[in-house]
Amino acid sequence: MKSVDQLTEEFRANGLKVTPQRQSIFRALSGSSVHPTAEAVYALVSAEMPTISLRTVYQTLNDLASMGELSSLDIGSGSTRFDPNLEPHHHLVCTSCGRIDDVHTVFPGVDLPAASAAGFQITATEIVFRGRCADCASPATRSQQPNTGDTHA
Amino acid sequence: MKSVDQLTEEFRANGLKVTPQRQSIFRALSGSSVHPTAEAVYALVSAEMPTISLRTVYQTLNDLASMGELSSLDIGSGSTRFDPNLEPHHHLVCTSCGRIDDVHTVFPGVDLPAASAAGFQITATEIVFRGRCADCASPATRSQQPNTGDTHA
DNA sequence: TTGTCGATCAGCAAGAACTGCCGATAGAGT
DNA sequence: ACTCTATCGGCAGTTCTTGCTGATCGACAA
Repeated sequence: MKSVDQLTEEFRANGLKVTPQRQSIFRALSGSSVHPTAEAVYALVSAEMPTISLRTVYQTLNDLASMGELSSLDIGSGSTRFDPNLEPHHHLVCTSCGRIDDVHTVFPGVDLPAASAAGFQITATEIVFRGRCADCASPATRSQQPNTGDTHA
Repeated sequence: MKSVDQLTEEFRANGLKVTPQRQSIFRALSGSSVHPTAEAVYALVSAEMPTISLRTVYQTLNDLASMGELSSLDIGSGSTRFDPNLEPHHHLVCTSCGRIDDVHTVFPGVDLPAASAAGFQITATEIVFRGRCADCASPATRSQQPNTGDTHA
């Protein structure tokens, strides 16, 4: 995703103010390529700004998403995850702990023949690989509980 | 999906009773290859059995899913959809009206290189094509509202 | 520097989708 | 015929997300 400075510019250009809360959310997102839930972002930001409300986090996340600086994923885990990675890519989801990895492999063959498209105008192709991640698949007893969004990508 | 008779056998084999409610749900599902929500199944079954409870529909749908006679889809539309089609296939989702079509095309190239799998043991690969269906894309003003589960597949 | 208007806050509630609980009754299968 | 399961109504709880309100804070422009 873009840098904090770029996001600052972009918010101003859209007439949105760049508040400390929003800056903190920007930093939380631009750090690494995770796929946090809103709650996870809230937890991160709360550490340095304890009075921020969950409401504000949702608000800013949605602002970012509608500006196209973020995409939201729904991979069936109940809660929406936010993906700061703007490049086209796919996902690898652990069915056991909920961890999500990015897959940057390009699959050239995945185009729908016109015959199958039935008049659809396709705008996006998402591939989700599901399985068990190394931690969950290993015999050693590790974290088997669904985590809360800090996916190690 | 299997025939109503086969499902009846299978339920009995699992020690589950074949009640009129369940039979009606079987019929509602085995008709065509739609991807109904639980509410949609409820609506269908209610037509011929007005006293059935939504609770029972969820129950039976989950029974079928855990017996592997049905798979549940979460395409980010809020509610779970149930897919009676057991063959491996992919989906075409209209971002405008929520319609879901099946895609039976096989994509041979879609295997994740070991390098990208990061220790994941992949058990399923789902491809979702998103776009606008013919009805929603056409200039003529048609149904633009999200429908309730009666996807024409 | 000052003023304005947007952002944030707390806190509560609603909404959707789904599941749990209960006692009572109907009915499937043996 | 009998037993045990399924279903019923009906309500409440859960989780995730958004709406509302009025007051205050502060970013940004004049």
